[in-house]
Amino acid sequence: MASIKEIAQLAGMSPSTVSRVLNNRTYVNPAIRERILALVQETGYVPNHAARSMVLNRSFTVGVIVPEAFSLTQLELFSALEREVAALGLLTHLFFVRPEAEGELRCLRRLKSEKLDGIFVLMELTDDALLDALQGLGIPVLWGALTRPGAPFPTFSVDDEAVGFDAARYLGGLGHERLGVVHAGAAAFNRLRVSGFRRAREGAGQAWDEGAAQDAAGFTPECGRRAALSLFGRRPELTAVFAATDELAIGVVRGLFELGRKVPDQVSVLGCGDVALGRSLTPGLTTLRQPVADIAARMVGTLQSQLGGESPDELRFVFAHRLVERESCRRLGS
Amino acid sequence: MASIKEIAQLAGMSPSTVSRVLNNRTYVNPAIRERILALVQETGYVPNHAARSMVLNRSFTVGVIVPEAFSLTQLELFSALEREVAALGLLTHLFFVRPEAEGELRCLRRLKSEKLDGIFVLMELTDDALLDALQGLGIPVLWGALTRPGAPFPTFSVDDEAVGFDAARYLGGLGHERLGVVHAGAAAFNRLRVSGFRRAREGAGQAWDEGAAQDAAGFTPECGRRAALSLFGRRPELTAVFAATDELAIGVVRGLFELGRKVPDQVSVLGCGDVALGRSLTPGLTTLRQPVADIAARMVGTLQSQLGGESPDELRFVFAHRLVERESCRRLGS
DNA sequence: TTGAAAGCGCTAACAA
DNA sequence: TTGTTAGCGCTTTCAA
Repeated sequence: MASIKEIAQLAGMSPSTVSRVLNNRTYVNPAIRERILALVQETGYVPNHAARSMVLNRSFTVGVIVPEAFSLTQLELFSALEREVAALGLLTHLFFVRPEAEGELRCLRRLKSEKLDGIFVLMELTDDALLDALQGLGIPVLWGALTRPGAPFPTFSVDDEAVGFDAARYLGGLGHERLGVVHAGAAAFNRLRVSGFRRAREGAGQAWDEGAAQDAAGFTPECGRRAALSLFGRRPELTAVFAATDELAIGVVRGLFELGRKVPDQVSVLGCGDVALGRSLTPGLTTLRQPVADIAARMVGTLQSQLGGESPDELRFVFAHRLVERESCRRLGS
Repeated sequence: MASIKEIAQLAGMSPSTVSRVLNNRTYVNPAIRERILALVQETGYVPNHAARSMVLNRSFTVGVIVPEAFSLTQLELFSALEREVAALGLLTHLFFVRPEAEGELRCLRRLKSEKLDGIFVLMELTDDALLDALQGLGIPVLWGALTRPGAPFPTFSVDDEAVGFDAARYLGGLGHERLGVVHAGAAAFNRLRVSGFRRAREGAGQAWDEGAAQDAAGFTPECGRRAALSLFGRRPELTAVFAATDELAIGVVRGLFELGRKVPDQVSVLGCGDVALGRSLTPGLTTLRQPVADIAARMVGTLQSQLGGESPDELRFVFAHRLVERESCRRLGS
């Protein structure tokens, strides 16, 4: 692989001049600039990233922290982020957090070894040491979608409590009174969705039935399927279910199918997130939409201004959710 | 961020010694080794990746080339690869190829700027210049799943022609005679699946009907949905469809639903790939399984031996596919 | 068993 | 407008 020195030699100039050309610095003779550019083209020379990174003390890449078990929502968010970040001329680097005990710390080590320009966190982090360390890095850290309240970084998400609230209201408005919830355990966004759901129920004069809430202990459709089996084994009278994520909802529909319950004829299922896949399912998934593209655009915009030296004026970016009606929910009795 | 110098200073030793400790070199006083290790622990020091990368002339990371529009199969393959690669102590770096004209070349530039240890290609590359350049890099390049015949690198995939053949045989064995195929256009793996399918049909004495093959012009479920609409608009008499990928199959099921045709009661749909999601759908997707985990394990194993200086004894790693029967296909008339 | 010194490829002062 | 020089953080001879 050619180095800047060789290009310089070929051009009969010094490496500095080549560097100036490559970085669009002023004070270069136009003719020489052309010559060097041609040489670069010809040889296929590409500057060594590590070397630039070292001298500039930055890597022109932003880290993205995700759990090893990637959800569709996280994938969509990542895709959108990647595209936006690329448009800024930056690279993206995925850091997977494995579920093992030291997973988060391990991730931190890798994080620290790069001179990242910024970090997007797309999951809930539980280790406070990591949080502190992230803060200590002195680079922008932005938290997307699955937010933990009280996070010491700007967060970008829908109002999860309101989402849950609206879910219950929507199902109630359809005439359903016996509602279940399938959620994925302890994650904050998840708990908020459930508590909003509960608030709406209680506000509507319905006593909260703890047995109508099922912890799926995970985010995969398979978890949702098992959750539906347990839930309906315990509460066969339910006519509608809110699943805290679309993937869970997919599994719930499946579980119901295995139980011989038709969706939406006998049971309505409401998802959350609005992953692209939802519209291609049968029945199409009715869901509360999380505007992933908007979230990504805002995150990258904020990163950019932070990179430009500004500190963000907001710490909580809350995006509007909205109902997307497809076919998995139906008015009771219709 | 602490540097190796500061650790050395704290330990009262030279940077060389610290480096030796960090890299498990011999000839270090055990007591001093302990002291340095403690210091590293304490300060949270992590070596600068760029600096190591520069001096060692390698980045300890393997590049993974994927299309910007990531399919579920590609995602599953990537996940498996990432896990295996991490176990080797290497990092993984995604390179997205955008569909734009210069997408592949742009990707190449980024590739060359890193000193990658190896490259996994998870998509079909069309630009010969890229292929040549990849070869010229002098590092292992391994091609996974979506293979182009004649690729100058080791490839890892199922026998796509045989997959298509078995698809037709399976559907024929179920009593279906009026078969359709939905495929995703020009990609080689895709064409092979179709031609195997065709061969089986013709072998069974059925004339090939070009109108029963529908190009979905893409890999998303939405493409599959539209393809189903066109296909059944033209050939309403079809009783079974083979979709060249599971995602296409999902869309086909959806399209059929929109047309009022029940799957599998009226039309059978056979997918290909066996993505995890398939089992959670309603109906569960019957599909030809591609052993993604095995493929990933083999790819990483081969990379490892190439890194160890061996050159691979095989160039075509062909994995066994197998039928996974779920609920989307049914015997005709039953 | 340890340290000094050189150098990886690049950029940025500074001098010319 | 260009070249010289120093140095980013690390590893690795080579010498002690």
